[in-house]
Amino acid sequence: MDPQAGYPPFAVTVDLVVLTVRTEQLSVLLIRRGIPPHRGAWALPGGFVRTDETLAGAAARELAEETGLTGPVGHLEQLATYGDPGRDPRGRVVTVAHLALLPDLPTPVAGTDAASAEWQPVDRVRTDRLAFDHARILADGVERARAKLEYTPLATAFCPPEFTVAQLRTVYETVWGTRLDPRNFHRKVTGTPGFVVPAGRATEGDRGRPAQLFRRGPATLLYPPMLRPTNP
Amino acid sequence: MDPQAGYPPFAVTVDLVVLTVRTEQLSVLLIRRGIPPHRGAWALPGGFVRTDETLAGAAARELAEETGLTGPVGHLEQLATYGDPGRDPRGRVVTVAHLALLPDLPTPVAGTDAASAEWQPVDRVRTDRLAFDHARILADGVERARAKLEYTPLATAFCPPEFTVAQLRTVYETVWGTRLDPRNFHRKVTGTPGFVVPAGRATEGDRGRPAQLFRRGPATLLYPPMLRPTNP
DNA sequence: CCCGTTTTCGTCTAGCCGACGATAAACGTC
DNA sequence: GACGTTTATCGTCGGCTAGACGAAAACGGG
Repeated sequence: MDPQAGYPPFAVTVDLVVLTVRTEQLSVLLIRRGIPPHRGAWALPGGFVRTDETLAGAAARELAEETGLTGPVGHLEQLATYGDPGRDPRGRVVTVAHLALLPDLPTPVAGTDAASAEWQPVDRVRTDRLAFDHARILADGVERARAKLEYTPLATAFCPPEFTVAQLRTVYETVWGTRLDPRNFHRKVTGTPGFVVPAGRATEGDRGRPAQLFRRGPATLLYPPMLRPTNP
Repeated sequence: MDPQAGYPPFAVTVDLVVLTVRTEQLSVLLIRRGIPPHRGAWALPGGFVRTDETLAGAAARELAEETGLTGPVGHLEQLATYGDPGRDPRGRVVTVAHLALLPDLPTPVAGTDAASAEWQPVDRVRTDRLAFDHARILADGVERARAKLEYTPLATAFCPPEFTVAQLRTVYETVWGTRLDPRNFHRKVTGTPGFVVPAGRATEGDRGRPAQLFRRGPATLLYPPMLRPTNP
């Protein structure tokens, strides 16, 4: 793809909106940039796509580099692509943003880059100080996650392999910022076919009645959907 | 963005899935390629993104070139990005696919390119003969359109500025491939706040009782959504 | 053993959805 | 102009679901 052929050359990157639920807050993984441009500013993790790599492969590689995750844990999907001229002072850079949903990992975020990385609650991020157009990408990712909880079983991606209904409810409450009735939530979750399947075991040692453990079910779409409460 | 800097060079294109409802069928705009690669094969309209052009701008420009449309008619949104190595024999090409929904235009498709263009019903497209990975892009676009009719007022994008409830129902029936009860549909559409607003006038000259004309309402999301009937 | 906590199961009611009857308002034909 | 046809619009009815909430079950701690 020679520029002389009349096709303007672009650089292509992947950026990641990595979300998790920890300490009762929806949080995003941010890194502090160690090199220009925007040196010292917070930014979404990401990097350039290599020559013989798929976009999803590049996103998975970046995710593994930033979190140390190897296996197929959590969820990763393409979010949207951003390519306004001038969004990167280095030249014409198009970024394919991806959205990752992960359980609360005990693994500390060990960035292989020299830059430091940390979880920040999404409603406390200084969006006006994020590098590039990452504030918009973050907003789009959070909105996508909120919407997808309604009609897909993706809330389970925020949970460990085995989880209780209460843990799942906490995910919904945290991501949506609302309170849900435990009894109605329990009925909906266990009544939606394919959402969760019983693991057979139960919790022990916690306060209150032990809770049944579940695993993610085979469903890919929820019928009926989990609707967030309307405002009035 | 010099390749010597370590950033592999890409070409970036936009491809369009242009859908309309005509002759009771959901149809897509396809062009016959006049130049290699895939010369003579059917393909989605598209082209290279220029150096100082946004992605949405490039998509709008291509749409205007292929359909002759100038003003803000119909709907245009980003669909997804496809960039597998090897998807284009010319080199590493990443394409940002867009989805366009248009009313049935009396305007004949006057391609400014030398290639011929025509509307083809989506369920009669020979997907195995589509150029590049356009079969998958087309499938993704159709599925996105079908899903978005449920919870957004985007069905109005398939209609002229003023339309009847029956025309809107035909859109749903055509895109989903189902039959809907005219009475229940009428109740849902007129009962969903912001979906449609009366235009004050009515049709005349058609068979049967004249129908009230409506315009697209201000709503951007439908509460409650229009659910497609479940299979049983 | 009593109590607080949490899970899980039922109950009740308002509202929505699908099925369908009934009425309104045009047209074409005779 | 009466009449059948066609289409739009309004109502009604029964089942289902969601939200509000009571109650029982199953733990740990004093």
